[in-house]
Amino acid sequence: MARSASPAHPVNRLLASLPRADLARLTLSLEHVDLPLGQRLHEPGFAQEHFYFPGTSIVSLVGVLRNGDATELSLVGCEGGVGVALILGGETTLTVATVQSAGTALRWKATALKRELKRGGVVQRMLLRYMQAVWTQTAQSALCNRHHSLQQQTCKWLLSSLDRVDNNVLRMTQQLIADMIGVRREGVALAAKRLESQGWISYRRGVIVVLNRAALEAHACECYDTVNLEYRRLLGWPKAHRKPRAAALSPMWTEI
Amino acid sequence: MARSASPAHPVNRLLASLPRADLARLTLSLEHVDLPLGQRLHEPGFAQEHFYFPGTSIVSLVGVLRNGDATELSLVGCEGGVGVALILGGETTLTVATVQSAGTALRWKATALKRELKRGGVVQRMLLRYMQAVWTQTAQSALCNRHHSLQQQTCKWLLSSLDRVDNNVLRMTQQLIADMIGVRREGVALAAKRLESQGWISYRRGVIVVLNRAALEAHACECYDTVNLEYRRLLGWPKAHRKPRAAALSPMWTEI
DNA sequence: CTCATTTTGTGCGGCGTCGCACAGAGAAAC
DNA sequence: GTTTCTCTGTGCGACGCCGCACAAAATGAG
Repeated sequence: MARSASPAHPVNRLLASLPRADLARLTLSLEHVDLPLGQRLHEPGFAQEHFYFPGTSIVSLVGVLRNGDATELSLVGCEGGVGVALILGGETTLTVATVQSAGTALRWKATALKRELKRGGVVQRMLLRYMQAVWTQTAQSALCNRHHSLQQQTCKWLLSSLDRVDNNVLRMTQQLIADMIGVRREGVALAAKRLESQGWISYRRGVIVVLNRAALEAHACECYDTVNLEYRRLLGWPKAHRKPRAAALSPMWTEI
Repeated sequence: MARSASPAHPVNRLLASLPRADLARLTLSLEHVDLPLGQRLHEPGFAQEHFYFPGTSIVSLVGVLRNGDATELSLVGCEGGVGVALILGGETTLTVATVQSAGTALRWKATALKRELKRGGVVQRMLLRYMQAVWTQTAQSALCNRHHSLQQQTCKWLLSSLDRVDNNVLRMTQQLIADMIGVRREGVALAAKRLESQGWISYRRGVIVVLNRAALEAHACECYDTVNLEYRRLLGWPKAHRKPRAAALSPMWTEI
């Protein structure tokens, strides 16, 4: 688990995609933070103070109804950022951003972000295109919630989460997964049991090990693939969208 | 049905919210078009050439799965615009925009829009905040698809459509509604029957007349209200978000 | 007026998820 | 080791929506 020599170095792919000069300018106003599990980065009704670029952390963007029922709108790891309202200018949103897997992130003050947006250069372009990716993901959630089975959605969700960690182990309870997808825990338990009995995963009290990724992909709904393709198109990533493989992307990206 | 004297006059509320000077500049590159029922304003895979500001027309933004199953992401009338990809820079989206109720619109060339966005003034601000409104609506669709009954959704949908026409008559078949919401026609038929037997609406081969709006509101899911509130917050509308009242816009609203 | 077409009404079996209840199986605390 | 708590497995009735099939009604075309 050795960390990169320079802690402020962009493990985040949005940042990594920037030209050297722009990145250098941004870095001055970026602050390294550790995000503990369960922390809420923003909530409805409060102006968002920071934009976050996750490094090793994973953040879940969730929509919540008045009775507390919820559903996940977007899952954000090192490929994205958190703070939609700052990009679009609405100050706040109706969503809750919760840290779902503890880890690092780079934090950007709202004032600095706004200044940068006004420059109107490559950073603005990047943020806006990323915004479209988030919108696409949200739209796909709407489709998925309407048309796909819990079994398919569970596979999709495991894969999406897996893409954002550095090995094939996920640490999360069935209750957490159920809350994210917006279904009963028992439903997730059943789906997980089926996957385990097939040998695709092993499940043991909050620790999921994915044993057969290809099988999960075959049983996930198309949403997983669709969203990944659109991320690649919008953000110009290489083909290996799956997972940060060691040598593939650069030293910043290798070790977590 | 008297139309405003000048046909290019902004019945569209996004345009109407602009300062006089900015509106004047925009108007030079706006083109009046009539949108026939069923026309597709854009589709996945093709760069969006125009941004549309609906006047009397209503446009439905729909997400589509590979097998053709769909769900509505946003309903756009004179309070909004069509062409998300142009605002965010993605050239195209995975959605289909279909004219659901024929009427007028003002069309804006992509090149002119991009030029205007670069200016970075009040028009840019307006478009970005509107984008947040669309995102919010999409997110609420995801929640709604997960948690609310078809009965509630039907009420919500009728109300949303009603807000975008100038009387309390909707011209649309149950099949069309079902396709938009993403369910079976029979389901909509049942929901509509229930509403009719209560006396809230009258339904007759493609013509729905809303008789008791308050009752529909009471039986719609919270999504209707939530989205309206957020539109008002983001776009700074006055309290009467429901519908352009008589004196405000014209005499069209008074009689059924 | 008649015929063809579109739109709506209705019944039936099936499936997936819900809501609830409770038992068993780790893991942590003492 | 025993207790306590958290997490997972399972069963059961209910409900809502699906998919299909077909009849009835309204509309438009000839």
